[in-house]
Amino acid sequence: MRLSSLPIATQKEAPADAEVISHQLMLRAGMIRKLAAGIYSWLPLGLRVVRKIETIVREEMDRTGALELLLPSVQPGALWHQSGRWDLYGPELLRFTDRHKRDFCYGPTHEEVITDIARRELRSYKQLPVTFYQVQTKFRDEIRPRFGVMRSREFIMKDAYSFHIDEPSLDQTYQVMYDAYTRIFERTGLRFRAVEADSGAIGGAVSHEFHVLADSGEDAIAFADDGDYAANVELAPAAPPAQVQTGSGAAMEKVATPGAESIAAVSESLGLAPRQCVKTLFVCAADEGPPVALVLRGDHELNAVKTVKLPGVAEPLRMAGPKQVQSATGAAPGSVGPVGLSGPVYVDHAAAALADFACGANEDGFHLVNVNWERDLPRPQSVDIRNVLAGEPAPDGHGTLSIARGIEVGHIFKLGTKYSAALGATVLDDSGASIAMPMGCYGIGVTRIAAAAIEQNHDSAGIIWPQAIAPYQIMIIPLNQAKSDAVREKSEQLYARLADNGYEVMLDDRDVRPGVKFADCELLGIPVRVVIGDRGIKNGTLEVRGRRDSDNENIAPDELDNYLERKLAG
RNA sequence: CGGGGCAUAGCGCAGCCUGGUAGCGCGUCUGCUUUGGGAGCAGAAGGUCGGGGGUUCGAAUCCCUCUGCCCCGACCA
Repeated sequence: MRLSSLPIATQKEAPADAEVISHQLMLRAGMIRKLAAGIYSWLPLGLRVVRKIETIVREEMDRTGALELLLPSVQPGALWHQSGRWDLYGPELLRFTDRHKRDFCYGPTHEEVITDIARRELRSYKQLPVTFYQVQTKFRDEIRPRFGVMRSREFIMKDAYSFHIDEPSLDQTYQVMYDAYTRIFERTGLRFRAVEADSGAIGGAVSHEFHVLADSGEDAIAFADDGDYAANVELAPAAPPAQVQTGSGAAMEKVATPGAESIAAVSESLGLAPRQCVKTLFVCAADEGPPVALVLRGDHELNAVKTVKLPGVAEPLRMAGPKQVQSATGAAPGSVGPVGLSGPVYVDHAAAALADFACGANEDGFHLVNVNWERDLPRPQSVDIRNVLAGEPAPDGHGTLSIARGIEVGHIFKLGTKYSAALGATVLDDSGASIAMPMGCYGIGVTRIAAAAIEQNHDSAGIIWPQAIAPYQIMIIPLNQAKSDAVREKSEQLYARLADNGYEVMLDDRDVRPGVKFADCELLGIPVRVVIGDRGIKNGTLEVRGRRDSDNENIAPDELDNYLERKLAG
């Protein structure tokens, strides 16, 4: 590709509303343009990256024997009524009606459609197991699209669905997909981690997420450095403390703590470590009853996914309003505690293991100190409702947990028979019995991977593409080509030769100053750049540099192929 | 959806408070010079100041309203 024929200009400044680095760089590099909130056009360079990712995904899916198909993006509401999700999915489902006033939606996912295919086509256990996949544009009407293409409303996703005669077969395919996903992300050249995950709204029991590791990731993942354990923090169980504290015998006492309404302020005002304080949060009850109290150690964070599974807690999880807290405790949220509460109370294991702790007195401006379970208030049932922290032992007993940020780019589920039962997707087994097929569901966010790759791989000059998904592999930069025939000829020759040899190569034949070419080459993140100048021609050398290198290398022209092979390896 | 904010040239912004000529940087176009890290000089194009309504002799500026967008929270590949 000749840069002189690419009409998309790079930009020095990113639009003010681009918040994360991948969004800024994708805009500046001319990969994408915004059409509406959460809806983006893919320009030539961006599309090439998307296609590279899709190709890797397709090759690895095909290798497992999965069959590609293409399902409609527009789906009839009737199908969603059958699965029950028309009412359950919520406003994220983009709904509309056609001219006959029939309900339709733009597919956010394709369980219904694929299950409809399955119930029509699959009759016998002899056809199983089978896995179908597609690469399709999806639409989810996110409440708040942001971060460019990373959390857009319209996006490209690879989704696969497997059908089985029994659970062991599902287990087997699940593992095959797990391995395929591992190969896919290895091939992209990104640092990633597979973790155990909550299966959320899609349903089902077992699931794993694949995360691209990046500090800007929206998810926290916990993993053992020196073991195999890895899970989304949402899911990772926090073990009860090994030891329970014993009290000093000091009597419970009410202390004035004017203005201290946060753990930090209370701990400061009382001269107690946050871990010796207790915080009490109130969430809405499932049955419109009094709010549910949740008691946590001061230095711990509430885990919403764990909490919402507790009996009596409203789903989705909602914090109780100040008025509800006031009527449940007689105090404002900053001064509440578990002592003397009449409503439902859950206490985290760690908080339950404390003795002589501090908590709100349920009287504005006062806290209690030297509080002890059993003596000062009944010892309630203790549960796991907090996020694990780095440094804690892994739940499987092997190693110590670290916490890292991740961007979720893949998610695999065992769905079970949720959809096949609802939609009547059954086959006959070898005894002639009708069986609702257990299903698996496996997604990869194709467009999100492009953004995640940038979040993980960039520097102050721009993008640093892993070579496997770079839009082009090599940039040839001729210097002073307007004046130097030698430079022009050498560049053209090299461009033709590398292209003939199967490389994806760009030639910056624009009549601009060298600094502009260097800067654009770095912004675009092309893995290898080759500079052609009179200096090198005179010395009989080629100047090469990898995008991550800090210095140029001068090599003999006939070493170039070796150099490229090495630089662009796997 | 709740809370906060923004909307002026392709991009980044000033002007608004205190009403009267629409401006700066980058980018774009022309010419000359320059050519190893986002060049210099000279010139030029480009705006219904988000839409509608109102107040006023006069509105980018004040008021009302609509729309779009962004940020903070609960959801997801």
